[in-house]
Amino acid sequence: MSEEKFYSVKDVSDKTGLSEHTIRYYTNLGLIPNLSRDNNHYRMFDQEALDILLAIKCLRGTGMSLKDIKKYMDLVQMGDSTIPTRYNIMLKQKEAVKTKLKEVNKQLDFVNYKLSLYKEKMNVGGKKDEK
Amino acid sequence: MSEEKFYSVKDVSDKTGLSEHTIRYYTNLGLIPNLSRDNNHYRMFDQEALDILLAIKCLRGTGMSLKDIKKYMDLVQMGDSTIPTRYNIMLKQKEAVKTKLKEVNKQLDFVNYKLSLYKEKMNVGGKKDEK
DNA sequence: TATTGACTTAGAGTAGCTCTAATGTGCTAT
DNA sequence: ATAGCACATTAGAGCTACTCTAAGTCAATA
Repeated sequence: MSEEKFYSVKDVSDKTGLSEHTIRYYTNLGLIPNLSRDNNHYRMFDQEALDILLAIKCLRGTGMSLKDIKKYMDLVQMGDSTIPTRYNIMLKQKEAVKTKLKEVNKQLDFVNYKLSLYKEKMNVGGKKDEK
Repeated sequence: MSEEKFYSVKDVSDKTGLSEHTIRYYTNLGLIPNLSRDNNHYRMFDQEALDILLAIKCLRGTGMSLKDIKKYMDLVQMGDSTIPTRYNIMLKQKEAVKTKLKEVNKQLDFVNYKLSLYKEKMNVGGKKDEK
């Protein structure tokens, strides 16, 4: 019987950084279990739903597909007996993130390399007019 | 008149890690300037084309759209006078990569947090049966 | 000669958004 | 009261960047 606070799509968009479109899209895919509606059929998000959306955002960022996220959320719904399975999923996901981290670092190197090349060329171009 | 080595789509796929489909897709978009064909109309990639594809792969990874990559490649084709413009593009891209790096690190934290939670719960579950 | 394995194209299919149109609700200000 | 505004709803179209399929060509090898 505790006071429960509810958030609108707009609120959730502001809090998560996901677009309103995306939030509706995710709920329509059934990614948020037991999502309730008010008498205008408006979506009502509680703190738990909000946390789930943040988790989804994170998992999406790691490259997990919405299909796999759905499967994962279904496991969550099934209770603690699925924890070992979820643990293994997360373990695999960790590898994906570590691979991604390496890639992004390589991209940073590339960009820095290009920047230094351009800088050099621009200085050479500038020098020509210097004297 | 130097010996020039050419690569097939398959070769390029092996060397870049891009799928053959994607390579054809990129060439059809005109992302590789002056791409030549042999008498069977097969694509012939030289070292320069290969380097361009690697650069595209990198820029894509940083989140640059194919449209913007095309623009960038067009600037490259226009010669050294476009270097300041390209420099600015790269500078902006560097910010994007740095943002991405932060995000990926946050994702790693999230995954690690989940893993530790699960580990804990599994140990508790195990302990119950321990004695 | 037939199979294999590379290549070609046009075009369909997919994921994950992203946006639009048409419509509804509830509050506030004139 | 009603007009405007900011929010909400849906179905469905549009977009990007692949990804795949079908139907066919070509060269070498068994």
